[in-house]
Amino acid sequence: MPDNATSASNAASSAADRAYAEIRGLILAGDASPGTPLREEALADIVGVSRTPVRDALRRLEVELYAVRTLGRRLVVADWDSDDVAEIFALRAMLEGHAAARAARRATQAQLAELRHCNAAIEVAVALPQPDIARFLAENRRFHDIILSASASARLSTILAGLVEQPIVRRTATRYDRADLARSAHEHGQLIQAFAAHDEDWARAVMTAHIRRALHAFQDVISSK
Amino acid sequence: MPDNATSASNAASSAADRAYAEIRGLILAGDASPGTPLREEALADIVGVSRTPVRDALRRLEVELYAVRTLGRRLVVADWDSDDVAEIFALRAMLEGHAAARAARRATQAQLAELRHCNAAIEVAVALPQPDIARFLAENRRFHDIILSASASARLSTILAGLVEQPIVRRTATRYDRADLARSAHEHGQLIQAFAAHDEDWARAVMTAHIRRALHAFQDVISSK
DNA sequence: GTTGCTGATAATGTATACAAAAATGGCCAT
DNA sequence: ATGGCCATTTTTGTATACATTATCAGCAAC
Repeated sequence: MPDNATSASNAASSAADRAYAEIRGLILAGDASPGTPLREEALADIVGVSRTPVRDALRRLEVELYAVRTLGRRLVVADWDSDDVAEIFALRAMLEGHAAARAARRATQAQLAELRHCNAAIEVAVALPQPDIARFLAENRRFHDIILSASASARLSTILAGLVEQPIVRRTATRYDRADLARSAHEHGQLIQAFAAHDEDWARAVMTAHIRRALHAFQDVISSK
Repeated sequence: MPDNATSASNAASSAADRAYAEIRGLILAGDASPGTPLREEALADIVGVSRTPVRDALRRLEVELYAVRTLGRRLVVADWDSDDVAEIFALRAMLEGHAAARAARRATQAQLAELRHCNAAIEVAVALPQPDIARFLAENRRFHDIILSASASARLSTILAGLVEQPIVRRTATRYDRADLARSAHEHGQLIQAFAAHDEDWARAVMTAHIRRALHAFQDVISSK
């Protein structure tokens, strides 16, 4: 399975979803660089739908701050500086930490089993002679999604959905060496232990550390580039 | 100025904004009780606009979880139980605490002056023979908005905008006695001190306490009803 | 040369018509 | 009587035409 996490290759259900995925892809791939205007009709032509679903997609991208509105109600691609990235990670650390704490309180045996199974898959992907980055990313995302669902907070899920920034994770992970990936899997193991013990504080602390390490890994990649 | 915080009486700029305000008003006023379907055409008739701006408004209300989508892509008014309310306050405590910490680092003298002026107005409103609740609420909101703007994080502002739940604050404040209102003003004073000292931890702690007290005040009102 | 207006142009905002999908109700078979 | 299936009806999704608003070029006045 090719690594197409940021492309819009998977046919989504509705035209609005397709538009969202495709426009988001354009932004993340850098085809639409910061400051580029996002004109509804042009995008409608590109995606092959009408303006209506494009408008829906742009509204979502605006909420998630992929796009910002200029004074005259026009949309342009947002420019994320390093402070923005740091802030995204800070918010994720806080909110996913909170999610982990809630999950520690509520996780069922079935969910714990799912997490163990998921992390086992991650460990396999990491241990391969040539680590399977795409597999790692997919399972990593699933791992965090299981926790989010175990946290049983629709609000938290909604807020974090716009914050996950898979692209950043992905860009970072492509530079990870095996040791980094293994460390990530190890931290997941600690999380599972904390959940099994129903220790909220432990779970929150491990998750916070997990995310903040990702921030610094990302910053290292950027500065060494 | 009458107390119309939750009504849609103020003529918003666009039809979409009017629709948003009016539909939100219907939900908050209880005219549309939990589970009530939100049909686009019916709402368009009520607001006096077409379905297009109503759709925009419903999308926003959906993101903010005022409405939830049923299996068949229909929208109904969401049902907030006490756990949801507690979760909203928990998230606000975390995020506004974070905002306060950032504001403590960044607040300018001008912003501090604005906060002092704003809180002075609150103290006046509270000290009146008949406390001016509407004024209290308006200035309270402004106080928190100034902090949010001083925190200089567009992401935080966006997330908190969907979480402020002014209606809850309002419902609570109408039951506050003068002592409660005065305590709130006092906590604002502490916040200003923390900002002036540029003490992030202090600011975060005071803000967290401020919000969590509001949660318990709200819960007391509910349980004593 | 610069500032401010004004009309042309191009973008977003809104309304409406049409398409697709889902819910409802009745009918038939069992 | 009940359960499943199909047609009708309702509702949402999409396309497009029209209205409104912002931008920008050009020109005039200073």
